[in-house]
Amino acid sequence: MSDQRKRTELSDEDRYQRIWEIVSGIPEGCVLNYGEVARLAGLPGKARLVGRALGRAPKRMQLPWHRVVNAQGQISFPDDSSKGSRQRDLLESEGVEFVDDAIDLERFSPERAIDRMLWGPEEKG
DNA sequence: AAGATGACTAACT
DNA sequence: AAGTTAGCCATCT
Repeated sequence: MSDQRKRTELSDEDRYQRIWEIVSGIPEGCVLNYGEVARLAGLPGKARLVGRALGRAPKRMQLPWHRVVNAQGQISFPDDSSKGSRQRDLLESEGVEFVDDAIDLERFSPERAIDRMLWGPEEKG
């Protein structure tokens, strides 16, 4: 790896750091998908890295890891796994609704958080 | 050390 | 609608 690339490229730790920052900023009752987190972290196309970063996050960070789901609005753990059910419980306890095991990503996006705050959890905007 | 593996996704059939 | 493919890339075998 040349010095030139090293100057412009982020280190692995930098990338995790950025991802953690984005995830920590997801408001309660909202979800983002892996790809979106990657984009917001300035790492477009690196959705897989987001999952990895979440797994590596130090526990004391208390990252709201459960607010990240896949692009289909579904939890990316097996339904019968303890992690999967924990994630779902956490989300439902903050008001996120599942229909057929999937979340309406648009409806529960941070963008819409202000709408829910003002007008309640209505289906239509 | 090469190949497999994932908390992924978009674009194809 | 459900599989497959290709891109992704740090880690694990």
